[in-house]
Amino acid sequence: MTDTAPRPTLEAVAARAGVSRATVSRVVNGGDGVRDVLVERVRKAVEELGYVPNQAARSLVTRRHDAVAVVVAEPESRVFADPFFALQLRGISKELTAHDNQLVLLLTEGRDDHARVARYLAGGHVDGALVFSLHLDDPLPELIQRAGVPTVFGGRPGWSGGRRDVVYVDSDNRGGARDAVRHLAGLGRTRIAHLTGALDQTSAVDRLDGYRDVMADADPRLIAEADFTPAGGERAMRELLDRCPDLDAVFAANDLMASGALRVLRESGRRVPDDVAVIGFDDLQPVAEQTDPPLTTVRQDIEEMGRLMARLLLRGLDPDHRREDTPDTPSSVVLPTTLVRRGSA
Amino acid sequence: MTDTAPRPTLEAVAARAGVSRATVSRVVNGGDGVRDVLVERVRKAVEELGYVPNQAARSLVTRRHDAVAVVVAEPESRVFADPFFALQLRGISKELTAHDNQLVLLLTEGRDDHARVARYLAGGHVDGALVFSLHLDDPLPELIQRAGVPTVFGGRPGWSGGRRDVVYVDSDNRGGARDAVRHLAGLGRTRIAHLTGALDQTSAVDRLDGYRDVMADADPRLIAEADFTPAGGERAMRELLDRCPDLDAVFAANDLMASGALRVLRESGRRVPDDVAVIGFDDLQPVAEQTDPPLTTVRQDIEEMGRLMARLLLRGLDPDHRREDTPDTPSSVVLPTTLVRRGSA
DNA sequence: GACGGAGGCGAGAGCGCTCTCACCCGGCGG
DNA sequence: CCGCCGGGTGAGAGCGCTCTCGCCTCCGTC
Repeated sequence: MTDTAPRPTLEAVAARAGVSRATVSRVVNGGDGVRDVLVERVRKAVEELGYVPNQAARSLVTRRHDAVAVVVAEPESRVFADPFFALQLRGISKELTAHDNQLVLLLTEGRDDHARVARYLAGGHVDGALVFSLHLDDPLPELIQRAGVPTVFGGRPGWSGGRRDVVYVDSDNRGGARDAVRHLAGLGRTRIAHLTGALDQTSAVDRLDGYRDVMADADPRLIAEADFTPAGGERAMRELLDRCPDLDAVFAANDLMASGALRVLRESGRRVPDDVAVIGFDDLQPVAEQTDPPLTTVRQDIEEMGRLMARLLLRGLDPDHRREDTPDTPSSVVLPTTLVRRGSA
Repeated sequence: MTDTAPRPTLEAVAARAGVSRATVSRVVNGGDGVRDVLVERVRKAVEELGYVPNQAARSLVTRRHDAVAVVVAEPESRVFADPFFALQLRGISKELTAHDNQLVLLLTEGRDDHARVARYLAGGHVDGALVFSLHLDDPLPELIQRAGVPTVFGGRPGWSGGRRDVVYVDSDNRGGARDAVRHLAGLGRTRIAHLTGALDQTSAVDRLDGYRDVMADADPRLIAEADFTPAGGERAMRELLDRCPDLDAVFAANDLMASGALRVLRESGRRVPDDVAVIGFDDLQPVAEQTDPPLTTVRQDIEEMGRLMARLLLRGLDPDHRREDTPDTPSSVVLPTTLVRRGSA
């Protein structure tokens, strides 16, 4: 745990290169309008001294931080447990890094933390925020929106209905669900059940809506409410079998629940896909490929979602970027899903 | 994506409270040596104006950032896939938040990124770093160490052998492995096999060493090298069954591989734990509790490891903290593990 | 009642950078 | 030949904060 050595300043570089601070600054920030001879001399001095700009001093005058906050609400919930979030984070990180931005991670634990996060964001420590709003009743998104920080949401926030200024990136949950159910119907299945996710999350609601789009007149008992967890999937699957022993297909709102459902179906002596066809959602490799049989599922490009969130935010932040593309304010994006056929349906 | 409003400065607060900047600063930073009347007046002004200190300006003079970098090398690898890292991150986040520090997440993709990370850390943007060094041959830890940034490692770095100044937090991998194998031996098992993790990681090596401590004279064919993934566990388990069909126990270096091994054992017609007892490592709830039968495993408190890493780092950073506790420089910590008995052994 | 000390407060410098503006110089038109 | 324009450069102000230092007040002491 060594102490940091005194770092060279702009002044030092200027002295060494025999120019003024202003010129060094120009070179460091792109070098426009400086003669090539000087640019070279400054570059050399920077190199020799190992000069690294002091970000604090720079931020103080530019009011930019080249940093973006990623806010994840309630990591006790499923977010953190499944790889979904990790993948998204990775996409975000890649995009931010490509644009020399830092990623400040804010995890909240319970309601008390909301104020802290809101204060931090309002404090102008970062240029923007990427927010994962999980629950419909979560007050955090509203707080953040009010803090006046440019924000892009991951997944459609529950209350975004009326507001035009809310930017989010989401998968086409409804369309993906429709595809899945239609695929099952196409296989000749008629008693198609649905294991919902936690219905306080828009993704779960949207997938349920997609199911209903196709199964408008289905027996309501074919729908069992669960919570996106394997255990919840098992429990709900058991309920379904109790209520409707004659079901011949299951569409689970995510892969984890589908894996639980597979276990229960096997226990009950049913064969998959012969007796009951099963489809999941997400296409989490480690889960979907490991089940027995391998899971047919609705794939969403999670990493791309993250990348896109970051891209939208940065574009909104940087006036230069804005000029090229047409829309002044970026608008939300809904990414398509694709059905991945494996063994279970 | 609203633009940020102009924020009140210290000056403004001072004017409103009828005091000097210096006094406001004192109050904002604890309020020692200021009369209660004034403290109250300043607090009120801060409140009314919604004043939030400008961190950039503050850092510029204090040279502190109240920010810590968390460096994760190669997220393409298993790190990100399993909940292990997420839990650790959560522990870190909690501890940092409790001490008003921010978490800057740096993910590296491939070797080219190492230079970027090293530069960032050397640039003095953060007060310290928490580094997850996964692979024995990873040059990153060395680079970081050389950058002169106070650092705590997650898991024992491979090259730390000789160096005294390397601080890390790790589980007692070797001891935990010994406990597991002893437990199997205590059940009367004699042909105890081991599925290793990726042996370019110290945790895998240490667990293998623990196995060997107990099984010093075991048939070397009882050891199969794998990679911490479920698929790798399956493959290695099949090899083991080929080589030693008479094995009666398996110690897998983590739960994911153990779950793969369970599948293979079941396929082969063996009963667990009757024919073959199985023990994993980690105690990842979603995995260990969902297997059939539930997995006996070696538990490590992952979140606590994260919390501890952060605590060690902050303690090393803050001279005030150092005074209380005895050691001037914090030293590494190895956390104990506990055997969790479930159905598989 | 004069004096020393301590505690409370304000003035001002300065952290390292960016950015405006004025200056300098060479080349061009009048 | 003088003035003008424009690109290249440097001087200097100032971003919002902390922190040292000196002043001023009020107490206790001889």
